[in-house]
Amino acid sequence: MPRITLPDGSVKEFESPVTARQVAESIGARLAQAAVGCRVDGELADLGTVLDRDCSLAIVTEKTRAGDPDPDALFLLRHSTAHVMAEAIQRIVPGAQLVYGPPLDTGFYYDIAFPEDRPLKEGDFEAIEAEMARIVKNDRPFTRYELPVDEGMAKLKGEGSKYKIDNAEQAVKAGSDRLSFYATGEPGKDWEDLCRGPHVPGTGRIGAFKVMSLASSYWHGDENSDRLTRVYGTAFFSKKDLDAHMMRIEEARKRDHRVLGRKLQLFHIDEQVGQGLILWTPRGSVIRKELQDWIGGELRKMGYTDVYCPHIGKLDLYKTSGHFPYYAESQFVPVMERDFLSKVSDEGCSCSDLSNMMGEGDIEGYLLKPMNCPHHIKIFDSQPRSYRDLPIRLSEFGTVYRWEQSGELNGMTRVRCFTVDDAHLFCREDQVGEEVRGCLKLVKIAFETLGLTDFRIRVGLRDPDSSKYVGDPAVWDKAEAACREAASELGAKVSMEPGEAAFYGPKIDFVVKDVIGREWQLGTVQVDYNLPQRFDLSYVGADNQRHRPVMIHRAPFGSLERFVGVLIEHFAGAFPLWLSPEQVRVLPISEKSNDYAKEVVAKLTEAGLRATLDDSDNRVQGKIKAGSEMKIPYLLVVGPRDAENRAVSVRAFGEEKDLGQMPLEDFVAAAAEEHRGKGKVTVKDRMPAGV
RNA sequence: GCCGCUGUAGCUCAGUGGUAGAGCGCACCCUUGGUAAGGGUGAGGUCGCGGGUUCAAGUCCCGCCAGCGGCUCCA
Repeated sequence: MPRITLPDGSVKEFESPVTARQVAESIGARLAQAAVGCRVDGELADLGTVLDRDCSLAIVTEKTRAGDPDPDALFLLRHSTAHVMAEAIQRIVPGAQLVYGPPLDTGFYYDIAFPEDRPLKEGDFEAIEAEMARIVKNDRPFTRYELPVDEGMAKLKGEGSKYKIDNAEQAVKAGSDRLSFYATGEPGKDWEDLCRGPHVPGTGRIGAFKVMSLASSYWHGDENSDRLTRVYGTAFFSKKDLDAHMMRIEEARKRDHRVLGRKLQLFHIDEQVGQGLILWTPRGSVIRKELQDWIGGELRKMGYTDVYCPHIGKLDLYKTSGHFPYYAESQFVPVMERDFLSKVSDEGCSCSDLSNMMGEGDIEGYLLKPMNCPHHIKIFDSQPRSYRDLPIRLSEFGTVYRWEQSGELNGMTRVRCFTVDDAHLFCREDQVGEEVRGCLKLVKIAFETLGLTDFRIRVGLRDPDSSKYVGDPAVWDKAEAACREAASELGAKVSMEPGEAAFYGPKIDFVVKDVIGREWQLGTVQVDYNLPQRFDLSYVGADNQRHRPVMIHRAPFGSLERFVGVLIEHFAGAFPLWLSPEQVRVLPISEKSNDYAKEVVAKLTEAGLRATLDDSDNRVQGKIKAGSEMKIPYLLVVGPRDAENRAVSVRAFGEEKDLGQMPLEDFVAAAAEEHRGKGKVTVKDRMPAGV
């Protein structure tokens, strides 16, 4: 006698076990028609699930009752489409062995092992999609059946699929006492797959799908294991939704900082200079310099002092800090002294000997610095320190070098040389809380000024069961409490993540969501008990005893390269006035107005604005098009009508129409104010009424 | 680093065994104009690099370099 509670709280009682589909039918034919699955006690399940005891049931349809697309419905759809794609691929490439095919937020993939002599190519997509379309058109039902473990294993062994056997073994290990299979159609007759489900009722529900791309993966993510081909696809209930998805991808591509970086001439990567090495062009450098000057000003207010350090240091320094040879693989190969090289070569040292010595850290030379902290520590340690001197806050836009794997490099966001807006704070234990709070405040100001208001905070705490952490547990407790408290004071989403601390101390990471919803880890604040110990740092306390200072590493932007890369995408290249490489471009209507236009440019430049003149022989329309494509905040059209009134006709980026005429002096004042105030008040706010 | 794809003019791309192309950009000329491209002419390429096959290679094969999509990694 199952009693079934529906989402509205009503209860339906049945004489005997029923399927979710039957319940849906009892509610209404249209609901049953629209149903793609259900949630039984909150758990996503097939529509054909038999309900034989009391439970809560929600019927899943394409859209939630509020009218939004239901993520569960898409999950079912994509999981099902993965089966259809796998069937199509196996038909086209006999011998292809299926591994694992889960749904994703934006689609799904299927990892497949292809025969060596028949890899999958992008050219196969058309045939796969055609085959998929056929399967969808047949509207075959997804039919679940279960077997006891031994029978199911016997079946899989008979089919000889080592990957599916492995999946089944994992399921058993996780506690399953039965194995479930899904036939796309009739079991024993149609294509089927070991799968825990659930699925939509039939292939006919798949409204629109697309095979997207190929990638490679490893079995179990292990690079020493089998190499698999990952086939990505996506599916939606309607063609319209798929089209919208493709549009979004296209939009994201237009925002891509690598595409915009070229188009807007912000940075350049040159083959001959090297992979992952960013050349900041004049335009990009404006953005970087504005950011540096601004954050530098904030730091001065907060009691930081600037330091400058070389880009290299002796290997011994990094042996003390622990970076070498432990992280040797992610560093550039050390720079060796001539004398050292000739000495070891005289001793008969071979290349492989040298390589081994390097692995052991047993060589002499210099390292391109992978981090700034050791240099800053040496500055701290260059003179005796009293407790009265603390905290000492040393800041530097410090350039570091890391040997990222070539496949990891990506535009400005993953590079081999980058500049950290770094600082190291040396303080007493009792000052940690306040210093951390100060760092967080700075990060918050930075993000909010740039409109990166959607961010969350991850507080990495130590794993209480692990012994890998340095320092006194009681001190850790205090530092963790300080981080936790400071983070929660910020009023953003905070998550505590035990086990995510660095081995040397707890850390706070800022994860920013950009305007298209992608998350980026940018700013970070880390408490460090390790390096002060390794370098035996001390200060003299009020008790005239030596005490160990605590270090805080912090970088609100992270790296300038990554930060600017993210900003390019965040603003889609349309930077706010104060960051714009070219803030105002003056467009004379014809040559006759060139003189006045030059005067306008001069006035703007005098006011500290970055202004240029477009005196090409294009017509105004052409100049506007060109200026708009460069995403310049203000285009000033000037013709005889403006010259006569000593005025300018203002066109702001993103506005469909021009804002109208404004006296030149007023525009200069308003733009200068917008620049200084970082956009708090804009020129538009100062336009005469009626705009 | 691994797998797959790609590499042709400054940019975006067409050309798949037989004399290197287009659009945009650039230069010059005409046009002197009022809010997202007026018209014309022209310059510009060892087809990523190195080998090979062929009477003939941008095109086919091999190696390398770089970019892209992933995987793995990220102090």
